[in-house]
Amino acid sequence: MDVISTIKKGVAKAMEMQYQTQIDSDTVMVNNTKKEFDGDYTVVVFPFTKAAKKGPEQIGQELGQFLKDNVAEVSDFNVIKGFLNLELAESYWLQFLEQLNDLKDYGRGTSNGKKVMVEFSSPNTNKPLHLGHIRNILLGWSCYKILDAAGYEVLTTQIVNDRGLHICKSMVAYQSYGEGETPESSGIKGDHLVGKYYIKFSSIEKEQIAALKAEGKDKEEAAILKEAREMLLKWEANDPEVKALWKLMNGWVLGGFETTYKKLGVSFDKNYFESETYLLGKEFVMKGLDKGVFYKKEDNSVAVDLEDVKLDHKTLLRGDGTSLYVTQDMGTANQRFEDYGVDKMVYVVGDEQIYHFKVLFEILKRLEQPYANDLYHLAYGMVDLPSGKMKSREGTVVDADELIAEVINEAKKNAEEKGGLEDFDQDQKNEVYRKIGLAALKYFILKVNPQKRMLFDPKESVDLQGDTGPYIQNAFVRISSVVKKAGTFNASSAKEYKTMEPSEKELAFLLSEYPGIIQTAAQNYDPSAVASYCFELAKTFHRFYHDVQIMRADSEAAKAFRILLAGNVAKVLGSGMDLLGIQMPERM
RNA sequence: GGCUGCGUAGCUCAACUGGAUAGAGUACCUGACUACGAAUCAGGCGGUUACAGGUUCGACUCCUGUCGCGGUCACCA
Repeated sequence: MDVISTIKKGVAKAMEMQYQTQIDSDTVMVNNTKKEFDGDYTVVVFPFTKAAKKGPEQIGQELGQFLKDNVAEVSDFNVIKGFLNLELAESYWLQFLEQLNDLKDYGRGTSNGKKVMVEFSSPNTNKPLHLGHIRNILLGWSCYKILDAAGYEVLTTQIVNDRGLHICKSMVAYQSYGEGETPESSGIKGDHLVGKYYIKFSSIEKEQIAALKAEGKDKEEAAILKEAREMLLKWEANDPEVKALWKLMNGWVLGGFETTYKKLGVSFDKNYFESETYLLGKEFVMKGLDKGVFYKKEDNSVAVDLEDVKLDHKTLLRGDGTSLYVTQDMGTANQRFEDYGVDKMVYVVGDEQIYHFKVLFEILKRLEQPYANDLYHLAYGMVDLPSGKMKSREGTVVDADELIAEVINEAKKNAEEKGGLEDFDQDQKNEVYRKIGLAALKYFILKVNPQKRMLFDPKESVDLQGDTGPYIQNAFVRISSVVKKAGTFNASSAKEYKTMEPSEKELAFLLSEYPGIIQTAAQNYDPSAVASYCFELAKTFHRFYHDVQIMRADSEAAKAFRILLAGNVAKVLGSGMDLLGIQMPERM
């Protein structure tokens, strides 16, 4: 049992013994004591004033005394304005740190036997990935890592949007202007090559629309757009020529995506392709009709009435029997359940689709699907640039591959200026630059609460100082360096260390919080909680490092204790950053 | 317009889900390397938490209203 629950139970017991009042120990408020006060944990006593019929100050004193006398871990207390600050015994912290030395997977929750699928990225196969995808991908990956650490069995997936009019657009342009160009012949990465023709399509369409407007005609009349529409019809009719071109170009794009995913260090356990799943879900419509959950309109289309939950009416099947976005999502959700038997699904999708997912989840609930009560839409805010909103049509998108190359290059520039890696060969150096650059980028994005819209300043994203990924890496590297230099030492003498410095106790306290951080991050699907924790731990370590001597400590006991403590900090930093998909270098 | 989300230091973000004097980073100013890594540390400057009410021992957090900025309201995905 952790200390916090011990304290809560202690308080409940004290209330019973001293005031004859029954309270649920879960309702007791226990916070971390603020820095400016003495103590480790703080019990808020205001809520007890009514039951105890005494003032907060007096209750605090009486509760504190009881806890001090009856709870072994509590060594002292003080009461300030109705806040009972508890100090834990030195021996408690020393013991905690000692058992930490042998724990390998510290922080990981025990398996809860539940299987969850996390969907993220889910790109269109007509253009390369951009900054928006990067936020999505990093969030999805980190969520997977966090849920995994919290005790779930996790599967990652993406649904590749590889069919539809927008896909035909780049195909049409390529057919007319491609001249047989391939990624190999042009040296252009597959997704970028296809993207090039998507842009080509847009510019031609624009010209044609301008011409049509001059003649006073509708923009839907643009010849190239008509071509794309025809191609879509052929695609759906399984025209062999169109299918072959589609296969070829899709292959290029997917190959390009794979390269980018690899650079980011993410992978998927399962890919779903919309070209294969877009017909799924129709059976659901029949099921819903049978159950009376859906209704049929006069024109033969099928809809659902969600007005009672303020979601309006939603059409699920067109009059001609073809399906829609929601219908497809119903089908794929069920497919996942049939493929893997998942208990829970998380969708990492932008917040502009909040309404869509509310509708989807509501429908699945009404159809009484077994997984329907454990669906979560991790809605994240858009990424803004200092210049404003990203718009692919206006060419203000930040390309994923370019961005990755840029952050790594920036890390390289800084590292070369700083020096210190002269004994590394070029490959080793590049590996370090890669880790630093990616840490800067990933941390910059993940430290922001997902729900919030965020501003991406390219300049700040490559910063290496302050609240950044490299700052945390630096703490880790410092520890590696010290531990290495320390060589062999008598680890068992650490047990003789009795009086901790304030910064040592702070570190112990932070380390003890790690398992709880993982659990709340998992509950809230919030990597930023892990990010700020890592920063706090790194910062406290840097201060500790500055304040106390490790290798030249006063005693052998102090030296051993500090080396072990530093090692545990490194262990947790490495583990925490791994939850963000960030790797630690040994040197930097 | 209906529904919905957001508004915290010059800038980028926190605040343990209602708890103490609202904290970090950055920018700007100052100090600390011939001893374990200065990508570091210490100090200073910076706030009527958009505004106005309300709920209570206590509100950035909950309720009401106002202003400002997004998103969304398809038989598109």
